Amino acid sequence: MTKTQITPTKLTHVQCAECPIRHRAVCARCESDELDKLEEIKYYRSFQAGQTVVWSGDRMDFVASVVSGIATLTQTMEDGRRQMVGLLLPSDFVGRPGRETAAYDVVATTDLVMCCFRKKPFEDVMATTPHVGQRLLEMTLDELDAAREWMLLLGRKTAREKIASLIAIIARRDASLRHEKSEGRVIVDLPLTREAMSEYLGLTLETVSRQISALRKDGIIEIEGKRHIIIPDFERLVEEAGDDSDGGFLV
Amino acid sequence: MTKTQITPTKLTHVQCAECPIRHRAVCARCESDELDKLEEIKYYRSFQAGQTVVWSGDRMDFVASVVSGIATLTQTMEDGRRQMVGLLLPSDFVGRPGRETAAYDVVATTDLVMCCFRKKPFEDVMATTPHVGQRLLEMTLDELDAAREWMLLLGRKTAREKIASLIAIIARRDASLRHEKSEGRVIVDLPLTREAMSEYLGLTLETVSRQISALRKDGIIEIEGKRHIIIPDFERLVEEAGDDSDGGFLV
DNA sequence: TTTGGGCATTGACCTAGATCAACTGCATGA
DNA sequence: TCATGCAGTTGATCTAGGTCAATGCCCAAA
Repeated sequence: MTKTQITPTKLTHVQCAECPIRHRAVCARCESDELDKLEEIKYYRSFQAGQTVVWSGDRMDFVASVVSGIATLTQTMEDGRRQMVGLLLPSDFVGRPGRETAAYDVVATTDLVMCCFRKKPFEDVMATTPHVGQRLLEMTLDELDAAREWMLLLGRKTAREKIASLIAIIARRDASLRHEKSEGRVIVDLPLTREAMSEYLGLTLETVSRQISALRKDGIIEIEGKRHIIIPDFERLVEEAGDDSDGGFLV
Repeated sequence: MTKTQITPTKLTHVQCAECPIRHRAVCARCESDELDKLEEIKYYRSFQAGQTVVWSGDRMDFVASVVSGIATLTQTMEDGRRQMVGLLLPSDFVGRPGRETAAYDVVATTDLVMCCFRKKPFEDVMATTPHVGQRLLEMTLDELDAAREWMLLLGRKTAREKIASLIAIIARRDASLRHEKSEGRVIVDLPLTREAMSEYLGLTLETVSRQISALRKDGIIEIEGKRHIIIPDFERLVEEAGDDSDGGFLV
């Protein structure tokens, strides 16, 4: 199991964190002159934890890729109810070619660095180099699958299943968060506060806290400090999550 | 009433129901030889109400467009809990270029006719005609937006708001369902059973039934028979839905 | 070394929606 | 004509998770 971390794919993934079309082992397909075009139009932006990158409805004239830190996509109702609809870890892409405005808030939940591309020139690159668009389509389809898995979670899972799912997903999602993995033992640092978790899961923060305590009492997880979680048996956690599929690529 | 249906956009929409890249007023961009390529590889399939078009996890070697009838995309857990994650009305597209297997069940909820394209040749067309891919990317981004709006509904809205949202969305979605519209008065035939609605909304069918009754008692809607709904004041319904945005394009 | 503020936990209680169950109204078909 | 059966409604009751409130913990600023 540990093996996966040092496969070429993972390496590629990590190496390419700054460029959206180099994501997830797509490098091999890129030719240097195409990359050059992207190099020319890219720039970096930093945000502090808590800062809002873009507000829902605002003009968003760039697409971007997370270099470091965590960002979230959040929907808000007038009365303040909030639902997180996306979680962006390093190397994840955000942006909507062909769209004027953002459809939801993009918030930095930790200090954040993004690699941005002004939208117009990026769209030009897309138009002239088909596989950039294809790659983007693939990524969007991935996100759509993830969103739909998440709909199952929001609509049908119990609070306990939701928490177990979230921990499992975060453990699976990003190599940098998975500190150890052997014999099913996994260690994760949650990158989210209890409140952020509750916004993600459609729960209150009290329920999140209670269910985490319950999973701890039942020996499914161990906790050190607030955020550092040891999963003694990953399979057992996955059972608690009630997952049908292996949840390969949630969010 | 019928007026909206004969605007150029609408006509395009309707005329193009059988071809995925002609959807939603995109025809203007298509050149005839590209369409010819698609003509060659297309074929039709019919399904009876209740039939499953594809099972989650099964091989899905085509992409398709709904010609008539209603299909739904549904996630299922081992213990039978079900969550609908997509609703396909005529002219909607389903399929995942670049994917081997279906990520969820596709079910015909009414008698259904689909216009299918074998996946491999369709992908070839995509590879050679960039704007087909671009169009598909746009559509996928629309779906993603819709899925994320839906996540807000599932995670944060009350039962009453969910029902009001669903009715509003169906009323907005498809011209063929909107029989009359003047002074905010709208008539809709729900294309779903109470059970299907409950699967969509993350509720039980009893709660759906109760909330529909409640909306009727409060004069938000009127009902004839089981499915025929009159909305005397569409704005009031939208208020009940708690929608922040104008909900332009929800699933 | 206090003080204050942000996170998290835990308890007591309450309510929206689930569950279980009875019943209606219609259509289908023997 | 009467069964059968499906879709929908409504009632009575139960409970998972929400709400409100108190408390603990840690760190950073005074």
